[in-house]
Amino acid sequence: MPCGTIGLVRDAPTILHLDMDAFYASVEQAAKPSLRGRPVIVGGLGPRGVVATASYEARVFGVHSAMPMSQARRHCPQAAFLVPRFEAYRQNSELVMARLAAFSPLVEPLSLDEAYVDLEAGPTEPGARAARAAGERLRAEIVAATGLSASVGLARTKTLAKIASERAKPDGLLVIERHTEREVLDALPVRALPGVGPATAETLRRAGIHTVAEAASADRRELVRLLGSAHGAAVHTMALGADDRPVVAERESKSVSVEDTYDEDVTERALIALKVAELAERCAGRLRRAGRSARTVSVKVRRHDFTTLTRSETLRGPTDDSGVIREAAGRLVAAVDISEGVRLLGVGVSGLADFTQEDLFAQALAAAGPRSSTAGDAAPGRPAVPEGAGAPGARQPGASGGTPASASPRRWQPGADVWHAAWGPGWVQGSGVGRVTVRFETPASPPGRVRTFAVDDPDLTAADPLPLLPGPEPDGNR
DNA sequence: TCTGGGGTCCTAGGACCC
DNA sequence: TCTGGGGTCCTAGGACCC
Repeated sequence: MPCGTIGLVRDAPTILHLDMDAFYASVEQAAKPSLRGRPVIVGGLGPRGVVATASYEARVFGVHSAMPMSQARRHCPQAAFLVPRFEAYRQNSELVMARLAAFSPLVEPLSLDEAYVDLEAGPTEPGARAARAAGERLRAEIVAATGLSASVGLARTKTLAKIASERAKPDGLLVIERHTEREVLDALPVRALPGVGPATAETLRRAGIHTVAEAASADRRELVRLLGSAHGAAVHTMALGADDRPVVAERESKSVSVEDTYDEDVTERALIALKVAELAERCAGRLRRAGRSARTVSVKVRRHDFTTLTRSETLRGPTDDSGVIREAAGRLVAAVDISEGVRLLGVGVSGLADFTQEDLFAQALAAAGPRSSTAGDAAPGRPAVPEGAGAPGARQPGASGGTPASASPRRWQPGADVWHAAWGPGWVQGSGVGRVTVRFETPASPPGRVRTFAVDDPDLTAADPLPLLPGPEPDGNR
């Protein structure tokens, strides 16, 4: 999707980019009163984990997204380290997206915490003043619905709207009007353009291009020569502020994939085959729950030295059958040299078809043997196990979100929601040596007290996340 | 104790077809 | 039979984003 050439760009700053501030960490602070105002770091807590989101209090210490967790712990040992609770993030994301929908039918979500909105497709009056007012109202509505802060950028193009929200952070709003676009763009490093990462920036640097101003005045053919036709043209168009990509709602997903990094490299062939089969089950389950089928099966292998390779195979027709996907994945991995061990395995599917078509191949396989088990195939929208919590008693089929290397039955992960028969709702603060420490507090309570239990205390169970604000009945709308 | 997990898009080469 | 070209599909890898 190239940015297109010059022209066709609107006159008023009516493309809105919304970006929630430190989203995961902010949800945690809102859910856990004792963490408000304190550094909070959300991410993988195993030996190979990385930071997903750091609160602003933690960023002061140099902690940022994608940093290895070991490094984050050195920078900010006093932080609260929590596993992600995706169910809670999804719930709050839905509340946010529902607010956006009131401003325009044209909403393009980019992730749980980010979206473009085309105000021109909605009821907002034309012009910059009305756009700014709409942006401020949106921010207020999001606070009212979730208690969370968001930053908003408004401009004539997607690129500029995203740059604006970035500069507005945290908890701000910035409108880039037409007559200030050049001034804003020119001063930025090329790295500030979305799509320009470390590799592109380095290529441009070697060509003497450091700023957006320099990229804008560069010869387009030169950028194409350096970066390839699509990327070179896109960078030039963005630098000119002439990006005319429309806001597009309802994009169908094009692939589904599942992968696990193991706490320690896996070397045993048979064990690797087992892990691949398990990943294939999870992948197929997600595919079926999405009501899709797929024609291409891929595997991903990251070896001990971090070299990563992929292998893929296209079937004659689309399938959503666990057995078919599992066997294709098994074949593909079997053909890879893994003699020195793997740190990551993944299974993915692409070439998605909308409906499950007749799948004679799967039917033949089913006739020959039982259809694959439905392990990992929980009811739609209702995971068998809440993320972050080892469900007491319940055997986790895929250890989703957990540390796949360890098969311990009951792990209380820091941050997970729990319920105690006598003390009520709380969250796991830590656990070890047969004990688990729980802080009993809720979004609406004052900071709570801590109590310690045996890890197998029958009164303690995993729980679902609580809403951050008392809202309408959970089942009331829709 | 360096480097997650889920995605998107692009490129390039070879096969195959016209 | 001097070597030309274009499309599409498939595979592998890479950059980038949150």
